[in-house]
Amino acid sequence: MNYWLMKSEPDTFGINDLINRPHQTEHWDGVRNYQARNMIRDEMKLGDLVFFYHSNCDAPGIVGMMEVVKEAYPDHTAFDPDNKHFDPKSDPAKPTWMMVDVKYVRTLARIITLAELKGKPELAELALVRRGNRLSIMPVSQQQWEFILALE
DNA sequence: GCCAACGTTGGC
DNA sequence: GCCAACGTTGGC
Repeated sequence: MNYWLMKSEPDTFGINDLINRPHQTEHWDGVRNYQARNMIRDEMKLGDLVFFYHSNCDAPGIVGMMEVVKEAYPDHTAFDPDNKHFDPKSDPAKPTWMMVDVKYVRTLARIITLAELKGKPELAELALVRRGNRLSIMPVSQQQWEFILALE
């Protein structure tokens, strides 16, 4: 089983929005970065656990946990001219962008903030805390996952 | 709101 | 294939 971290802006789609979806499940659309796409397409598997990270907000940090409940399939928002993430170059016959479905697992007892994570030597290799990192989806090792949860 | 860092685009 | 310009991300 693999572990992941995915970012979302709470003003757009926060963890409470996921809770309020039918079956507490939603497709994770809008990823338009090839490196992130490759991870979605090739590596995210049913049952993988994912940290829900709130970005671009007052207190950026990990707020909860979710589970992959459907593996990669075409991100239909890329074909919708009215969608913010429309990509005119993506051919529906050969989709460029993929997404998975995720289901809410639980909210953490507290927000584990980016500021806190940055100070931990155990997390020095975590992409999130590395300089200039902008990936919206990144792998988390089992050791990193357990270390972070122990901070809760 | 600022701006550093990064990915993508497109001229050449 | 190089690289400058541009747009976006996202912390602060």
